[in-house]
Amino acid sequence: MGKGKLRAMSPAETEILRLVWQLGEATVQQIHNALPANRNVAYKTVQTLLRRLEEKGYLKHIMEGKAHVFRPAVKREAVVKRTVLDFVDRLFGGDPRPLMQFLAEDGRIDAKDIEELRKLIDKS
Amino acid sequence: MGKGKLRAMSPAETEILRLVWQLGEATVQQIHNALPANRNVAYKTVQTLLRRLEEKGYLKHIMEGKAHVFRPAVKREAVVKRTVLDFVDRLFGGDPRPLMQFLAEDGRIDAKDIEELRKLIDKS
DNA sequence: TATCTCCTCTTACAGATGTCAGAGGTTATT
DNA sequence: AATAACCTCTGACATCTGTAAGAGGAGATA
Repeated sequence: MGKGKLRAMSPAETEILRLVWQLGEATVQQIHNALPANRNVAYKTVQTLLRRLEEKGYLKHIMEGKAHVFRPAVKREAVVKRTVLDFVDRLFGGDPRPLMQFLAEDGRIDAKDIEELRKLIDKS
Repeated sequence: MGKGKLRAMSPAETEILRLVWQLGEATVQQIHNALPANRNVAYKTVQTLLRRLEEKGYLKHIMEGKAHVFRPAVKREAVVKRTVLDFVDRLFGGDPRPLMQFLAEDGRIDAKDIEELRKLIDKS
């Protein structure tokens, strides 16, 4: 079924794709506005990144009025999975525990988050 | 104190750096051998990646016999921190919970791991 | 000593990335 | 109608990346 070997996204592209997921669908403008304030990048740049994401197969677009509206073309779950596993492989040799550990030690996740996780796991 | 704005490592470089951390110190040969079997890459390529990591400031080397022995030049903790946070920012907008959730749902971490995490957090 | 065997040092090179700019169309304003 | 405001479509371009090859030195071996 076309397991769809998409070319990997670059870091800059990843951020843009995340915003499309978050907004559901979006124009160049909307993505440009949605970028974190510290991220200073031109409209044209966003346009290029969206185009490349489409070339790579992550997005598709329709014309709406005079602007393109971009939407995801592949399931977020699948992309996240591939991306996270690749990341964990490279930085931790495939073992996710040092990652979790870092997040916990650095105060990125707290007891409540852990509780949620436990529930999630118990469910299976 | 030179907070050391190192240029980011590329994915391929990241994997190599991880192996240096893992081995403590290593020659090109050792890294080459330590690479996962599925990762098929020439000795020369490993050499290039190690050199680039050194140029970027992540490694230093000494001559031992006729070969270079590479060692980390910056603290692993610091590099991991920067790398993980950047990753979480780009893919999840800074919220690490979807990441943990993915790892749990995908069976990458189990109840025991969660327990460890809880202990880790309780300690603080 | 001639030749392998390892290594380093230098160089290559196509394709990916990050960042845009210019040309030119369409709609809203003067 | 002329102008401004938005957009897309193409093209640029310096770097960075992934992946190595070639030249040449030093120690081991035939």
